[in-house]
Amino acid sequence: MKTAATDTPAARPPVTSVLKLENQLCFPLYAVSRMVTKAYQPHLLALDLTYPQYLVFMLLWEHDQLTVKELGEKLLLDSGTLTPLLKRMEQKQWLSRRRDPRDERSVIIGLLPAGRALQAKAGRIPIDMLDKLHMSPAEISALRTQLTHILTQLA
Amino acid sequence: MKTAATDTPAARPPVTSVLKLENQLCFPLYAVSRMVTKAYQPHLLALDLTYPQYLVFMLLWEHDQLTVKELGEKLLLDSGTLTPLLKRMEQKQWLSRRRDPRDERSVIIGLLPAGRALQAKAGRIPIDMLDKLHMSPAEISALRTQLTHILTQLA
DNA sequence: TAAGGTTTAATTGTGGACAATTAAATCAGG
DNA sequence: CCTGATTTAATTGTCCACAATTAAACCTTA
Repeated sequence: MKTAATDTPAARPPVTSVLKLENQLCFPLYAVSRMVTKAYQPHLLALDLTYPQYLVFMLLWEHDQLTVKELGEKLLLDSGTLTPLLKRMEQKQWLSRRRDPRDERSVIIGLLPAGRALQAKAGRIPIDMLDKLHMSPAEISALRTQLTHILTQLA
Repeated sequence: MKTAATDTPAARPPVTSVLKLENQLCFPLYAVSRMVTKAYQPHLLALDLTYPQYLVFMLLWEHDQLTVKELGEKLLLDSGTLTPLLKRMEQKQWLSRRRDPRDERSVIIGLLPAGRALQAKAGRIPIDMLDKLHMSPAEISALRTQLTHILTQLA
């Protein structure tokens, strides 16, 4: 009994159950992603950051200099998303945007002091977020592994 | 000197590593969700549907009539997202929007014939998507369970 | 070196997401 | 009944996300 048909067990059960929201993997993925982003909100708001901007910062805190292309490859985002986002971050003096003199097609994003300064303030965010999840490090690690695996299948 | 230390292993490892993209759970969640949505694209495009519209349809195919509030509760979306989305779906004659005569504050969304007709065409989508994931039903079920659990922690 | 193809960002247009506000309808207490 | 609080959608404004197009710079190769 895979469909739980209440009245006509043989009629259309396979088709219907497979098209039920509760039987999808995609919906919890979509919903959890949005809810997790929302859970970051209060922490990020205190730093005047949005969630995708926070992701950009995590890369810049580590690498200091990256091209738009490199950011896009690591975040799986294209220039249509990144260009306006990076311009907003530039306006806040968090980073610089300049063409690579050796290849004028590339735009190099560089971390500025104000952007570097946010790193210390952001240090508590991942810790506070882990609290909200009520999951053990092992569970989190396992989930990340599964998701990363899916990513390699799709990306 | 709290920032650098490529040479002093004990200095700031906790802070930095915790702020690395690769150590986050949130990023794979965010990226996988977008990639899965993108994987639906070719299938949905054939039906002239977007992914959130497809989610709305899965609920309407099951329930036939739902208020905006009920849709929002089930999809975890607010009226700022749903109202314009539902208006676009109304324009395509997929559904109707009318006030509840017994409570004029509520808007009842009703499935129309053209919307019902899409159900049959959508039947293959979940099956085709499962193929793309290269995961066993058990793995998928386990992952859905974990995600649903996180959802209850956050929502 | 000139022509054609490739790479890289930027731009444009559409469609979500969501916070905050507005406005109408309903409800509860007096 | 009347008043004030609550519920519900709609609206507004900002910020992603992404497909498709454009344009400039670079590269290849004949």
